[in-house]
Amino acid sequence: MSKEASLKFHMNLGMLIRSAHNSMTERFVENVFDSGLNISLDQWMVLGPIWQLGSPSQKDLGEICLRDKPSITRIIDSLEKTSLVVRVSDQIDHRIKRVILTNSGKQLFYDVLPIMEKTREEVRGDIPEEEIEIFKNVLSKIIKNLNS
Amino acid sequence: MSKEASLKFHMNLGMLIRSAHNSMTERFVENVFDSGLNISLDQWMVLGPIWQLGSPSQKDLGEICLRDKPSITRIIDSLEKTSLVVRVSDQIDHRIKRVILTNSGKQLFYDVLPIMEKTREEVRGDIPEEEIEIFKNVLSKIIKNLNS
DNA sequence: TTTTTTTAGTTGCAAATGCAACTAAAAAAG
DNA sequence: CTTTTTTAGTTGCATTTGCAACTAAAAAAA
Repeated sequence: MSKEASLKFHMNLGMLIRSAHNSMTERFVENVFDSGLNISLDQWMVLGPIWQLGSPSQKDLGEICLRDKPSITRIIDSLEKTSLVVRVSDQIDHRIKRVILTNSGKQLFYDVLPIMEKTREEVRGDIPEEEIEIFKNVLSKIIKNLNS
Repeated sequence: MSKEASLKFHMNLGMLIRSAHNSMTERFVENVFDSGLNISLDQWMVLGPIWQLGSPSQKDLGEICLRDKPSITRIIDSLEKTSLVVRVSDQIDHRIKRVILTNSGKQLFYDVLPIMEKTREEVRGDIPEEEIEIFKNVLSKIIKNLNS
């Protein structure tokens, strides 16, 4: 059975979503590798929000990235081990650890940004902007449907 | 930060897709559990195509389910261990193993079908049919963009 | 105040996944 | 034919994940 045929056959949402996600991850990793940089997709997905927010708590990151607590802990662990971020205890609430980019973290962020953009373009191809909008919208609705 | 706010904030496709996939999986598992049945989403995603195709090879299943070979091997292992399927060597090409549902496999398929339907309805909620169509279409296009 | 509950984050363990190396059989090349 | 290449499926290993249990601190209740 050809790849074309298989795509048409009995395609349920779950399979499609899983496969799209896998392909996107794979492509990002390839593009990063080709650029001689060293960061995983998980790390990148957390690095961006840290850059945007300045010094988010790990809880903030979990909510923004839609990941559970242990995942965030481990991703921050890996970012800290490679000196891309540091953890700083919140002055007021000592339960909270704020995550801050180091200079090399910022540098890597800037280096990876164009790779992310390239990947995004490859993912989108010539899919019309309005279809992408509907697509993102449906994803958000699905997430909302299942969390209420 | 509230869940609402987080959804609006810098939501890239990767995060959304991952989260939607996780939520769907979780809901399916809950619904199956509530029904007192015992099957994982991975197993179900393979069981369906086996039912439809009769006696597919593992390669067929991999292409239809968009999973790699080791995944299929292991899922079939688990289905065989619980006596839901059997592996039969192809009479002509001895490399090929055909996968066949047992009676209890068929029974489980029929039992899970309404649960899958319920899950599908919960996932879709009141998202209009044409948006779902565009959604599936965009997913297929993304997969195609990245595999060519 | 003291006690209880909630919240933020971490850790350990079992299960899932991805990758590369492997076996066995069929097809293609010489 | 014999050798080489390709194909179907399996296995081992390192990494990731998901879950539940845990610590420590803050907030709420008593």
